[in-house]
Amino acid sequence: MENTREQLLVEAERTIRNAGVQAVTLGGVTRRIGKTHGGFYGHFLSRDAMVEMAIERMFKESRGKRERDAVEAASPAEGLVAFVVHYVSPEHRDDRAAGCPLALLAGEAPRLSATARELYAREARSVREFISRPLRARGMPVPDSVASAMLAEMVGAICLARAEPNAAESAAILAAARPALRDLSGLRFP
Amino acid sequence: MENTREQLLVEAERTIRNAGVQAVTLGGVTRRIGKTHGGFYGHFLSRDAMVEMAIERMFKESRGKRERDAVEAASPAEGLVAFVVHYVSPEHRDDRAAGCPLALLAGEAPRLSATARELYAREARSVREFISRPLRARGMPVPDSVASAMLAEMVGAICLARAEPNAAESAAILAAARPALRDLSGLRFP
DNA sequence: TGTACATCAGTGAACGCGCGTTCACTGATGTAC
DNA sequence: TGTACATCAGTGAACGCGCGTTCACTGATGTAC
Repeated sequence: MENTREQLLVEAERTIRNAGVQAVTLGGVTRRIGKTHGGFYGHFLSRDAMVEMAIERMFKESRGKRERDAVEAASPAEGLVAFVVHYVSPEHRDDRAAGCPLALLAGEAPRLSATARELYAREARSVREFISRPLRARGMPVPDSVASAMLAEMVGAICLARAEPNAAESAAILAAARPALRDLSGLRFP
Repeated sequence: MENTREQLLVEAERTIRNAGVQAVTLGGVTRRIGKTHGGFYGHFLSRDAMVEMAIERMFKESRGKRERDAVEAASPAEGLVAFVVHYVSPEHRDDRAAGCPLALLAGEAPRLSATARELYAREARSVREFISRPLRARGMPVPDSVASAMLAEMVGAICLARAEPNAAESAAILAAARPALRDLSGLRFP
């Protein structure tokens, strides 16, 4: 069944998001979808191949969501503001299941396979373009540079907020990122 | 010998810095200092205890280096500028052996032990204070918030630069962080 | 409609390996006399 | 100065476990006649 393969990928992705790449084990993933580990190699060449495809899936979903939200936005600038404001929100911090893979994999990326690193880099480029486009349209002088700095601020803030055990301090990290992103982008923030 | 214990901690720290916490194995660490794994428990209660102490060591070193550099600086503001400029430099990106633990552990922090997370949080607080002090002295309105945003920018930039396989793009990420940090801090950058 | 057979996703036992941990032992060192 | 003994850091074999991977087998399903 093609369905089993899909279930394995979904479960592998969930494991990566919640516990990191090294937490993906054949026994764990197959057990959690209600199967035994023996049949695994009917679906993938190896554990690493599944991990790579699960990472590819993560990025594809993230990009799809970003594009869908962009279509719904009243304007590119408003779409960007909504994206940025949600990115540094407590909801995004707590939502590992649908959160941005760039932040979730930030620490592990240097140790991923070359293919996975390429996927990571491509996604990062895609997000930077998504940010810079409205900035360029508004006549900002160096939109690429600003977009890069904004992405760094967003990824850094969400990573640090996730690391912080104290709830109030964690919220403060996210709250501090907002005015910084407003100033960097020159956009009106709600 | 107390020296062996120290060697184990140094080697464990190096492993964490270069390959992450899960890469610390008793066999590997003891072999690399030229010993066998059997004697390990004469020095530590468990692998996890050693990992925790190695992480504590990382933070202690980082703090010590920061304070030593601060003493040498001509003024607090100049010390801060030097710190920030070095943080987002290619040298710091490539120097995992002495690099900032906040960036190195950013991805793993949420999965560390409660004690290690506390150490992480304390170090983050210490760095934020180190940044905010000169800003407050110069009369900046919300120095804590700005310091938090600057740390997020620095950690995010270095993590993304390390993840990026393309050298030119990686350098561009760091280069873009500098003017953003200049604008956020209101300081003169070289 | 009923029987015989092919297909193939999934099962479960087995493999070699490295892990963290334990423990009886070794052998160099320093002290006591 | 030389011998007997205590100390104790380090050794190496062993343990149970979970890992990724392999493979002979099962059993439900669909097709052929």
